[in-house]
Amino acid sequence: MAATILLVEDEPGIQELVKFNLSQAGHAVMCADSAEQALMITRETLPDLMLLDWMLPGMSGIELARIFRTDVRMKQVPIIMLTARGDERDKVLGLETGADDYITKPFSPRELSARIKAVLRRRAPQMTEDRVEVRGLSLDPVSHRVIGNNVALELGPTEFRLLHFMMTHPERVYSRAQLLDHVWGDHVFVEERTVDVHIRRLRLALEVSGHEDLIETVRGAGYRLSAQS
Amino acid sequence: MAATILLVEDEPGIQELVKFNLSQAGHAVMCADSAEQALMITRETLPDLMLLDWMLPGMSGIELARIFRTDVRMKQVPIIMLTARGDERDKVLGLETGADDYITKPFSPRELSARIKAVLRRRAPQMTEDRVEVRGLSLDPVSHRVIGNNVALELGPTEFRLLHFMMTHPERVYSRAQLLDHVWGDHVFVEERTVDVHIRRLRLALEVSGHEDLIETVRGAGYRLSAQS
DNA sequence: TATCATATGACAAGAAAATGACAAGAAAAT
DNA sequence: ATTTTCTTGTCATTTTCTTGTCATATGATA
Repeated sequence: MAATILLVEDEPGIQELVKFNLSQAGHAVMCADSAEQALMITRETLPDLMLLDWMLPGMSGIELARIFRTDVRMKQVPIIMLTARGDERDKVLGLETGADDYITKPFSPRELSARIKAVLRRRAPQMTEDRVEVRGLSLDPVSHRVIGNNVALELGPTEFRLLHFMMTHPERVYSRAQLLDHVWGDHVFVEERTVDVHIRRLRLALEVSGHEDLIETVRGAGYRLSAQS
Repeated sequence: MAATILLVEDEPGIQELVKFNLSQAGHAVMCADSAEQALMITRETLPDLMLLDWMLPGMSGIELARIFRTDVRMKQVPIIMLTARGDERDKVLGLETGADDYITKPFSPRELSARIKAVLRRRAPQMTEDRVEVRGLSLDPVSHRVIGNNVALELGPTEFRLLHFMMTHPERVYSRAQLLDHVWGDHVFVEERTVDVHIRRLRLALEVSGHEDLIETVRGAGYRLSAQS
């Protein structure tokens, strides 16, 4: 659960403290002591989450949050507000600007990291939930099941993703590099030949219901899932 | 069928009336007289359902609904719109925004509670008092009993809730994070691995009647209750 | 045939899940 | 109020499953 966190806090003491705790928890921390600086930093690297103090010199935390929420690029960065105890009433009002959660100072490291975890956890992207079906082979992302001719097939996580991708993009050749990008993710360093191995594993799994010929090898180009019999 | 319901309604008379009826029906009611206040309340406790007046001072009901639907955390809270007498345009718009149902004022307490029940049944079946049965295992929320093949099973509170949730949402994989949100509650901070432990405890309890294989592990994805034999 | 691309089998490192044990806390009983 | 019994969340450990890579076999192509 290591994330890049942007901490916006003007008080040096608290900044240090929080920074220490977050680092301890394995996060990469970037610090800013003003909203303006936060914006600059954000231009460079988009954080996975922002911890934002309410009271800041210059532009207030609320204003910064509002800017974040209107900007396409930063719109989806979760924000946790840090508010001082006491004047919760006003501050809570500001939460409608789109903070995901808030913590009142003082807070324990434990609570902080728990909230961070909870907020991050909800931001997990979910893929399409539509069931795909090709030549008697059906894959259901919701139940995470693959059934070929009424036989349940067993495939590992990677094979599942691979099949899902190919079933949703049939009749089209994908090079190993493209498959790596789409199925593994584009910043993964993996040998291209590895794709071969997974294709084989996938075919092996599909053999149970006789769907192994669904995936065709296109020599010199890559692989293709063919819908025609 | 006790649910936590957030009522957003600016007119004091109606607010009181509805509040009374809902409490009568055994629900926990939270009231807000503006969209802004509703958002504040929601930060604290996520309701099981929101009753939302169309016309509100400040931010309108529609806008609030829209915010709910884009927020990861509130996305799944069912919304019932309260609209003044049947303007079809409103209805359509309301439903498009993601309301689950709408009621036109004036409405009878009877109708209100019927619709609430219907919506909950659809969106949050584990909130209802209906008995669930899967492959010879039956769970009755009313008597708080679980019986598998005529054998009474003993399970702790958390295991009971976990099983109830999974039985009302079969054939669907839930990640640990999702299970935490649905079974533990969304403001609870617990390690994801804890889910594993409770799944194990649940399986252990189900072993007595041989239903332990009902709960399947989907590696890399989460857990699933399988309805098929 | 010589060469290149793909298939296949094996394997070790690593990730994910299952399991057992434990202490703090809540609830119930006294 | 105190003791006893359960429940819960977390950790450390073990077990099981995945995955990327390599070496080698097989097959296509020129």
